[in-house]
This record gives sequence, C-alpha cells and structure tokens, in this order.
Amino acid sequence: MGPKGLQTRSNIVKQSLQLFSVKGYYNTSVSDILAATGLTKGGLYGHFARKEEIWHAAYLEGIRIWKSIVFKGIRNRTDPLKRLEKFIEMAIEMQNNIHQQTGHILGCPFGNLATELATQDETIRVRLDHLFNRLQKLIRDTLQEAIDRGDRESLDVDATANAFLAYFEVTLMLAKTHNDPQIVRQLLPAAAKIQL
Amino acid sequence: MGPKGLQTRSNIVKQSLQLFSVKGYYNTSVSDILAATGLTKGGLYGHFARKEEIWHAAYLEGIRIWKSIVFKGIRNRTDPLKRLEKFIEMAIEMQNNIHQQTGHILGCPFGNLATELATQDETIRVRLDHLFNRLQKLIRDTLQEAIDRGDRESLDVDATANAFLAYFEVTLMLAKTHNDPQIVRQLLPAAAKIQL
DNA sequence: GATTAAAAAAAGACCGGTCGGTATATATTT
DNA sequence: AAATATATACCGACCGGTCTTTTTTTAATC
Repeated sequence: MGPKGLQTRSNIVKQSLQLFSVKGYYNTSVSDILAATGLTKGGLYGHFARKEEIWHAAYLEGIRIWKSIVFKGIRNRTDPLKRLEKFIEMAIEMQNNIHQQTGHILGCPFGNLATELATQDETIRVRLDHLFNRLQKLIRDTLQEAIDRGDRESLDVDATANAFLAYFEVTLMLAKTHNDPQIVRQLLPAAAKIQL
Repeated sequence: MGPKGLQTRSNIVKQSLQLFSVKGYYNTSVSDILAATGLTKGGLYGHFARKEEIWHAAYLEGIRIWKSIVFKGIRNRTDPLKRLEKFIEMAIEMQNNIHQQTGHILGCPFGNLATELATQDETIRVRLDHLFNRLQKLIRDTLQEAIDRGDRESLDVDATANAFLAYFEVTLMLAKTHNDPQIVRQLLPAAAKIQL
C-alpha cells in the first residue's frame, strides 16, 4: 500500500466516521460514503471488503480522536478533580466543534452506537460494554485518588462515578433533542458540580 | 372501519411497536412487519399509507402503554417521594417484562428514538423535545411538592430533576450494553437514593 | 531527470436481492 | 348487495457487493 492508497483509506475512514456519527450505521449507505469521498465502488472496495469493516475502522478512529481530545488537557494535571472538570470542558468544546461543522448536536458517539447496535450485533455490544466499564473505572480511580490525596472527604465512589457518567451521557442526549449547543454549556457543568 | 379492520390495525401497531423498539426504525423493514402480522402488502397498506404513519401510530401507542404502566402504581399515592420511588419500580418491572418477552434489554424507548432519529427528522426531534420537557417538569413538580409538604428539606429542584432523569436513562443504556436485567435492579434504585 | 514495467488504485458496468410503495383483483364482513 | 378487508402481482429505486478493465502511482533502470 503506497502513500496514495494510505491517504485515500484515511479519507474513507474520516468521511465514514462523520457519516456514521450523524446518520447512524443502518441509515448510512455505501453510496453515501462514495459521494462523500468522491470514489466509486471499485475504489472503495479495494480498501475495505465490507461495509462492516469500514465501520470498524471508523469506530477505532473515533476512539482515537476522542482520547486525543479528552486527554489532551488532562495530562500533566496532578489534581484529580481538576482533571474531571477538564474532561467536562473538553467534551463541551468537542460538541461545539461538531455543531459548527455539521449543524447538529450528535451526543456521545459511543452512547449512540450502544443505542443503535447493542441489541443488533453481539460483537459490538461486548465491545461497548468493555468501553463503558473502562470509562467507569477511570472515573472511579480518579475519584479515589482525590480522596486519597485528601482533596475530598470520603464518598461513595461507585455511585458518584455512575452519576458522573449519567450526567454526561444524558446531557448530551438532551442537547441533541433540544438541538441547542448552549444547553450543553449550561447543563453539564451545573450538574457535575453537584457531585464534584 | 369494521371491528375486523380495527383489530387488524391494532395488531399492526402492536407488532410494529415491538419491532421498532427492538430493531430501531431504519432497521425495521415493512417486510418485517408483514411477517410479524401475517399480512401481505395489500392488507397492510390498506391501513397505513406510509411506513412513517405506522411508526407514528406505534409511537403514540408506546406512550399510551408507558403512561398506563408508570402511572398505574402512582395514582392514589399522596407522598410525592414515594411516587418517584414507585416510578423507578415500575420502570424496572417494565424492563424485566420486555427482557422476558424479547431476550433483550431495550432501554428507554424514547431515549432510543431520540438517539436514532433526532438528527434525522426535525418533526420527531421537536416531538421528543416536548416529551422530555414534560417529563422533566413532572419530576420537578413532584420534588417541589415534597418540599412544600415538608417531606424534604429545600434542594435544587432543577438539578435534582435532571439528575433523576440522567440516572434513569443511563442506567437503562448501561443495562442494554451489559445485556443484563439484574443490573437495572441494582443500579437504578442505588443511584436514585443519592438524590431522593 | 527521463523511461519503463510492475504494482497499486480507481473506474464503471453489473449482480441478485430487498427496499418502500402502488394498482387491481378477489375474498370476506357487514 | 355494498362496503370493507386482504391477496397478488408488480414497480422503480436503491441496497451491499463483485468483477473486469483502465488509469495512475511507484520504484528500478538508464
């Protein structure tokens, strides 16, 4: 695979991620991807054998991007509670960016996937289950670290981590139905402050 | 429309609601509905002109059923906080029933709709926005009633109502990815107790 | 730096199947 | 007998995917 091929493949993944995020998996057709990339069938299927494989590559790319954004402002911060606040900030910024690009509030891409595909595809369901478990563990560990450092009085780490995730997901969902980027800015930090 | 027709129509709605709930809107084909009802195209399209109309009827039926279940154990209770607890109980029971029938945890049907269709269909998005606003108002009013009665010390009604809804939605979503009806029984009341 | 042949990439025609939806004829209720 | 309900056959469009041909890129040679 030469440099040209790699670039095209990368573009397929990028455009597909956008489409799957906005339209969902079933409602995104291969033709949509062709239109977005400017390719034809032959060109596309030279890179991926099935639509499902395109989705998988886009999924991995989505996680990569998400990590890079969310953890960008988090490294080098020693205060664990500040890390959680920064996490919220980055999530808000991310939604705003996507809103500017697409005109839509998309919500949490992984929550969306869970909703659409968890009852349809067992492999995807298991993958998402792991993802959410890891995210919950990350939040729990961060809270525990805050307690150990003495930044916080003791609290129910499990319940608080669940609450944190819950605010996060549902705020994004409500922002989506409300179709208003402002509501994320208002709801998410306000709700998070109850627990932090 | 004679009694026979009414019964057939009712069955179409019932089966479609089941299918849309499990498979989502785009992934449910008219053929799926034909197979579930035992009808043929002619029979079906005598009752509904478009797939979208079937969905709309199923949506209204879904709200009707949801209300009947959730409010069943709520009427005649004067204690507002007990009503919220009963609300949670009924939601758990509902998920368990559906799990027994379908083998799946489906999550909140309205949350699912919001996720799949809010960015696709503006009419549906607005409808769901109203629905969630009403639900949030209902929770706020119930909390305020508890305060007014002196059952509860003063609290941030807005934030607590948002938290309540958040726990509710996200617990159902995690139950879906975890594919375990038990987790609803564990997570939902535990999380709710933080606020109530 | 131009020439060239092999390899990679993309185009385009085509496949069977399914999509949502229609028109008309036939049963079945009323 | 009239009205209602259902079956059957069919429509064009699009679905995801394959196959063969053409173009373009790549790397080695001069």
